[in-house]
Formats: sequence, C-alpha cells, structure tokens
Amino acid sequence: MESGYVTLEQVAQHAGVSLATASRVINGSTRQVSQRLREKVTKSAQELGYLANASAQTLARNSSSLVGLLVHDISDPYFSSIAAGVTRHTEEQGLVLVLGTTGRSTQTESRILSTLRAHRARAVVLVGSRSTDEESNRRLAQEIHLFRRQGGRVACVSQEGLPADTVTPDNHAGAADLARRLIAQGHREFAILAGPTDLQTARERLDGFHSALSGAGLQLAHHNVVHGAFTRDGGYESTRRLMAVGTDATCLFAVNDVMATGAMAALRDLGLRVPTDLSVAGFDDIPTLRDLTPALTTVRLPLERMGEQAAALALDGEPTDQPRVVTVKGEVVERESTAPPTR
Amino acid sequence: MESGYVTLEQVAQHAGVSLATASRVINGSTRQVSQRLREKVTKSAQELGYLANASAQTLARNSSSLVGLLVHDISDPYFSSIAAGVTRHTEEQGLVLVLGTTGRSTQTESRILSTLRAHRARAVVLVGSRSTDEESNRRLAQEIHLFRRQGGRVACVSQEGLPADTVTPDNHAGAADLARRLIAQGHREFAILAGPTDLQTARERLDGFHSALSGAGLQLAHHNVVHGAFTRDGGYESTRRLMAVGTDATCLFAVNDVMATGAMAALRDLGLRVPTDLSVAGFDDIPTLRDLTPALTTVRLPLERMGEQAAALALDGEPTDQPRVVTVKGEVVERESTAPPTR
DNA sequence: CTAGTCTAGGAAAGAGTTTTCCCGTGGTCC
DNA sequence: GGACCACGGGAAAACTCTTTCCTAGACTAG
Repeated sequence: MESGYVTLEQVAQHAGVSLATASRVINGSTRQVSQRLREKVTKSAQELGYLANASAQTLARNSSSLVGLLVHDISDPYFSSIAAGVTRHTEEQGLVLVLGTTGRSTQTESRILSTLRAHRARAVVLVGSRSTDEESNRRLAQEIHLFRRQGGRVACVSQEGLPADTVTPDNHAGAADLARRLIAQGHREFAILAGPTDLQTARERLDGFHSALSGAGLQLAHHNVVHGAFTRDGGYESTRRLMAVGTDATCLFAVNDVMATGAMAALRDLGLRVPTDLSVAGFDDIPTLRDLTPALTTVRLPLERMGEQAAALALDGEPTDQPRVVTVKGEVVERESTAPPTR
Repeated sequence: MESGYVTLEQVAQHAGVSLATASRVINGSTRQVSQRLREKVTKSAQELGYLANASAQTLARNSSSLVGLLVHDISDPYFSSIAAGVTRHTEEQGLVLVLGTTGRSTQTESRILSTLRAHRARAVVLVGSRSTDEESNRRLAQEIHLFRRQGGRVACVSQEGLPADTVTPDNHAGAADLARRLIAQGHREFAILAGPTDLQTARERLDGFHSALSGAGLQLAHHNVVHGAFTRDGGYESTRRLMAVGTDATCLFAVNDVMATGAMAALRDLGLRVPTDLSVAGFDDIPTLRDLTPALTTVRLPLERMGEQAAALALDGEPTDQPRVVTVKGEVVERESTAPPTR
C-alpha cells in the first residue's frame, strides 16, 4: 500500500491463496474458484487497491487491449467525426484507443503501424483515402500483412483496394446523384475543385460527377477542373486560381466540404455572392460545417456511424479470409448554397 | 521469420552474442558495446526484421511510452484542435498517444485514468473544464494522486485547481476585454449564454464579462443571463429560450464559440439578422468556425499551442513539487458578427 | 470396495525484455 | 611485478502476469 505498486502476488498472499487462484478470480478465467476463496480474493484486492499491470497481462496473454486509429489530421472535422465513432465502439468494449496522426505521410503511417505492432495492438482502423501511388500502397500493404500475421486485425475507412475490411462511401454514385440534382436545378456549366490528382476518393468523386454530366449530354471544360490540396486552404486557393482565369460555370462542385468552405470564403473575398453569382456544392456534410451560411448543398455521409462500423469490422466476430466491404450510400442534401442559375 | 514474432533472443543467437549485449545495442543503454558486436547485432536485427515487444519493455523498465489524452468529445472542434497540439508534441518524442473520451462523465474520466495507470502511462493530459462539484473533483484529485505515485505525470488544460501543471486561458481577462470592446462599440444592454452553472470555465467568462460591465457602470439584468449546455445545440436552445421571453439586449455574448454558432442559427431561424438586429460574440476562436458568416467576433485562444504546451509540461523537464500554471492571454478579434447597435 | 472421473487448488514454467552482478582481460601506476 | 582500475561481455535475476500441468480429495459406477 505504501510504496508504488500492488502486485497480484501481494493480493494472493494477503488472501492466503496461491497466485494462480488470485489470477483466476480477478480476470474470471474458465476455471472455477470456490465462492469462499473468490470472496477472500476480491476483498483483498479491494483493500489493497490492486490494479492489474496491463503490460504484464499483455505479455502473458500475448494480446493487448489496444486499438489503433490512424487519421491524417485530427483537427479536421471529417476525421474527428469518424474518430468519435471509433472511440465510442472501442470504449464500449473496454478497449483503449491509440490515436496516430499521419499528416498524410505514408512514412509516418508505416512507422505508427509498426509501433502498434510492437504493442501487440488488437486491431487498427485506417482512415483517409489512399494515394494512387503504387509504391507507397505496396509498402502499406506489407505493413498490414505483418500486422495481420501477429494476430492483429485491420479495417479501413474510405480506402478500398487494401487487403483489409473496409467501409467506404459510394463516392461515384454520391457525386453522380449530386450532379443530376444540380442539372435538374438548371445548371449546365460546372467547375470542379477536384482535390489532389493522386487521391482515390477525390478521383472517384470527380469521376462520378463527370459521368453524370456525360449521361446528361454535358461537357466538362478542361479549364473548369482545378486540382489542389484536400483542405480548406486548398479550396480557397483553388478557387482563387479558377476565378483568376475566369469561368463560365454557374455551379462550383468541391469534392469535399472543407474545400467548399474555402471556396465560399474565396468567393466572398472576391465580392461574389453564393448562390446568386455562383452556386457551390460540397461532399461529406461535416456536422460542424452545417452552420455555414449559406448552408452547403452537399452529399451527406454518416461519418460517425462509418467510424463505428469500421471499428466493428475490426473488432467483432471472426476474422474472415476475404476482405469485407461495406458500402455506404451518400444522400444528397439540397440547401441554400445552390440555386437555379441566373444566367 | 516464418512464424509470428522475432525475439531479442533470436537476434542475439543469430549474431552470436548474449541476450544482454543484444539488448544494449538495440536500445542504446549507458553501457558501451564494441563496434564489432554492435554492427553484428544491428545487422542481425535488420535481417530478421526484429521489432521489440513493447509490453515486455514496459514490464522490465516499469515505464511505458504511452501518453494519455482525455477530452470530453473529440468531434468538438475545441477539443480536436487541442488534441492536434498534444499529438504533435507526443509524436515528435516518439511516444504513443492514447485518446480517451469522457463524454463529460467524471466516472468515465476516473475509469480511463485508472486504465492509463494500469498501462504505466508516462503522462496524461486532461482537457476540459472541471465542474465545480466538490465531490467529483476530490475523486479526480485522488486518481491523479495515484497516477503520480506510480511515476506518471499530469498536466491539464483549462482546469486550474487540480493538483497538476496547468495551461489555462485567462478567461476572466479575455471576457472582460471583450466586454470593453463591445461597450466601446456602443452596446449597453447585453444578454449572455452562460453555459452550465457548474462549469468553471463558463463561470469565469461570465464573471469577467460581468465585472467589465460593472466597471463601466452597466448592469446586467438577471433575465438576460441564460444557462444551458456548453454545446452548439445548447446555444441554440438557450437562444430560443431567451428570445421567447424577449430581450432588450443589443448584443449577445455566448461563453464559447460553439454556443455562439448555435445562437446564430437560432437567430437565423427566428428571422433575425446578425449583427443588424442583434450582435453576437463568442469565445475561443475555433479555426473550423472562422468561415461562418457573419464572421464571429470572439476571443482568440491558441488552442493547438495550448495543447502542445500542456504536453510539454507533462513530458519535458523534471517534475516539480509545486504545480506550474501557464496562463494564456486571449486576444479579442472583432469581426462582422458585432456592430454598433442600431437602437 | 475399488477403479475411474471430476474438481479445485497450487507449483512452476513460461512470455520478452532490462539490468545487476560477476568475471576476465588489458592497462596504469608505483 | 603486483595492486588497482576500467571496460566489455555474459549469466541470471527481475519485472508481473497467465496458463499448463500436477495432485489430492470427493464423488460415481460397477
């Protein structure tokens, strides 16, 4: 009681039983322990303030209660929403969540993954779109393989293609739905903030939007597609570039909400009104951004639920041989940031 | 290489040295190892793909590389901003961040704290205002004491009064500064969304605002102070209640930005314009909310830096006997959500 | 009544590191 | 040349659990 730690041995001694018995009582193993001893042990543990040493348990069991969560940037509301879902699920199960932020560096990602491996983490949830760079995908797949071989489980959010269970939004369909709704509003000329060229999610959304336009017999002018960072500032900057050369578009589609936010700020700074001068639409429906004015027309994704589902894929049930893929449909939400074109 | 894990013993064998030597090479202990053996060991480790078992290390060293971070709700941008700072600092040091979300329950908070204790976490950063409930504060202080006794270090953000290093915003001064600026704009009648009654941060901001008003010879009518949840929806709901009974205020101060966001939404729904019909001010200057329109007048806190500082307090240097307190000044940022009153 | 089965308890063998302690070698100083 | 020291290396203890294996006793069946 006095100094430092109370060990199970001390509890056993205090209760007058063997170490084995004490262990069986405390963690409730398969083996039975008589009511009498059971009480003695719990009472002793209580009195001494015993707290099991988690690393010793991990070492002995060769399996820990750690679950990893890898995101690009936790202060981005997209990631923090998903993180909230993952946390909820892990905490319900009494597991411990380890948060790793990669800052979009695949190197950091691999490093953290191996740290998790060192900790014998039970599972890891990878969030954030993969790049289309083959080399780094291969390296990541290798790390995942190692993680797996040690008995760890892996689930991904929004990055199909990796050898792991995945919950992914139907980016293509969502963007196509959105495009059709915008066309229905009367728009014919579109500009797109397409994000980075090497980001799968961004590409799928671009493709989906594009194919719906084609389906409606509309062209997308090359100069109306602007690439840039997948962030608020990326959206701002891309919009400035777009408007600098000028555009004939009546509607601007940013492939995610944070970019759309940047776009709206840029337009405001340029003295343009949304949606009067230009309609703006996004993708994700980030909860924190719902209070923007004008409210953003976007494609709603149940981000928190997606996090929960990913955690469930990684933690519940038995591991499967074939990677499972849960596809989440996005739902178009029309708000004030888009309106029929005035010209 | 084939099955499961590579242990240090295997590395030692492969290199033809003792376990002790291998250990000394890999972790770079105080003891010297000859260049010759050093190379042999690193080469073997490399070849075999050795990765140290973190729990075994923790057990042997009786100190882990885990750092805890406790927040109320990670999807709240206030917390995720701070979390970003904490992550940055911990990852720089090669430490592993454990994220716990308490959902504002002190019980959950204690539970997570003891889990961290079980893991021999090196430090923990507690974020989020303490309640003014004495009983739960006492329990928390007790947990902190236990954590400390095991060699763990504790730092807090925004919750002075606990026996731990703290970085805290100067809520009183910030709110008072804001009040004076608003008075200078010409406002005389204020309404306040004061948050929960038992939240220290909320109370300090209310007090600071209030004392600046008194200093200017202004009264704050009782019916113009509304209490409610510290969240966006709390702000919305409080505003609805305030407006339902009617107010003579020309300016509404919400004690944090997310509440202010809710307030603006409520006013919009009521058909009132900000700032024409009513000015609105907040506190925190949440980065994600900077794109609201009208842009929010608020008190800027360097949230990410505060997170870093807290992590630094908990990790760098030697533990001190006396709790250190770092006070962060907030800076008033005037934006479009406040304007001189029109009546 | 004996052989066989089941049960609860304990001793001890791990799990993979770190670290202490011991030993031999080689150098330095009178 | 002997006493002392510094240094690099290894054997083994320590860290705290879980779990296997063993044993003694109780019970059941024939």
